[in-house]
Amino acid sequence: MSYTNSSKKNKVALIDCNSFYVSCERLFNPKISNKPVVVLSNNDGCVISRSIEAKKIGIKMGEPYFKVKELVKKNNVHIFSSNYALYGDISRRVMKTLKSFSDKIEIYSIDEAFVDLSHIEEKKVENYGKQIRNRILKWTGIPTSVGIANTKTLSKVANHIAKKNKTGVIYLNENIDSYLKNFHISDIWGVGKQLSKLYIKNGIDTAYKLKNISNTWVKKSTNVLGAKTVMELRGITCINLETQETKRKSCCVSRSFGKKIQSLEKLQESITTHCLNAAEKIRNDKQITRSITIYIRTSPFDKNRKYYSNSITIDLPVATSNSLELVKMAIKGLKKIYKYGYFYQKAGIILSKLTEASENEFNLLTPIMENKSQTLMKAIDFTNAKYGRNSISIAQAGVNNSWRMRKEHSSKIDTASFDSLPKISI
DNA sequence: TCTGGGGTCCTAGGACCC
DNA sequence: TCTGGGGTCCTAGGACCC
Repeated sequence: MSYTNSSKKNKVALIDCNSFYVSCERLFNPKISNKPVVVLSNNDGCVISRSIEAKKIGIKMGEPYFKVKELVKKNNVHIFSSNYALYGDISRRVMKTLKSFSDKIEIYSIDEAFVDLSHIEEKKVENYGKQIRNRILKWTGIPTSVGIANTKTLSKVANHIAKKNKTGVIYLNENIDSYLKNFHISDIWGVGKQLSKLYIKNGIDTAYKLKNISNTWVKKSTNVLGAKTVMELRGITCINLETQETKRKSCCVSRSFGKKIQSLEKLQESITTHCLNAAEKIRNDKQITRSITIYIRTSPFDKNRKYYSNSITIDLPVATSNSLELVKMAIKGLKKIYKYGYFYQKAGIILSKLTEASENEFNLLTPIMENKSQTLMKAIDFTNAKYGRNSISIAQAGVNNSWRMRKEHSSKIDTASFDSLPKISI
């Protein structure tokens, strides 16, 4: 255990993009800048991003789209299907801008990052936060909120408060308790549905009360993560800044179907497609997998039909990233769990036990054939990168699939394509 | 008619070993 | 005839995150 012998206080900022997906759509569509806007999840299923105006109307996060359709119509809410290629691209620009401030940065999600500000003088911290916010807005057009505090958990709290603040920036340094007294237990980072229930049952309904709970009680009633959260609320760092970018340990691809399907053939097509995409992803990261899981399920919401859900995990004899091999195993697994007579709603695959490709490159057990197929994979990846995903596929993936997801409100913006850039007439 | 998708970490409990 | 106990490793499932 290391002990930092420094009088300097830890300071960590959490920069969070406001209504990120909505903000991305607004970049290319200034007309909707003050209008209620909503972005839907894949398959146009749920609401996953809302503008302030949409929140005010009463559209809730995560709500199924069909339930708010009336509200949407009545209030002229602008609807978008999600466009992850666009959001990923804008995200990279935001993170790049952040890196112009510091290398000590942890990219936490597509729209959030922690930045270490321990080196900034106490009285200059808040102003520094404002500079960050202004530069991101100026360079990318994306509005953010900046919360700064002693620990990551407290900076999450600060960010929450900053979202409602005029300046969008807050340094949580003084009167912390007065803020924590008004901070609901379920809004704390790391406290989800189950923990909230447990805490509230025991009379702990604010961050302040949780902060002052006894160590023994937390350890007994929850787990190490629960205990860490409590310590962090007290200003004691337990969750470190992860500045090293690490490779993923598992990779899943799954989709709900636009239309429920019954046949094994259709399931095979979707599983094959997911497999090809997952394999391409791990090849991109120079990784190989030793285990593949296949799962299928019917809709858990359909009360009129019997529910069926099953999965199977297959360990591979030799780690690989070869699409053809993975597809072969996946289909084999699918056939074992498929049952006739159900209306399937979703299928997916998970590649796990991922390792570096180089570790296995000279494995003597690998047949010479592997080299040949590696060349093939490279050719496929190159073509798909150039002409778009699934330009080259295999016959088993099917064409014109009726099960493909709905995407009826796409803005069709592609930041890599000139055609989708806004047009100016003079 | 229509309810997302992709991750990580922790833990309990089983298998196995000596 | 007697049938322990402690340690490690692995995995499935759950909780959490955005």
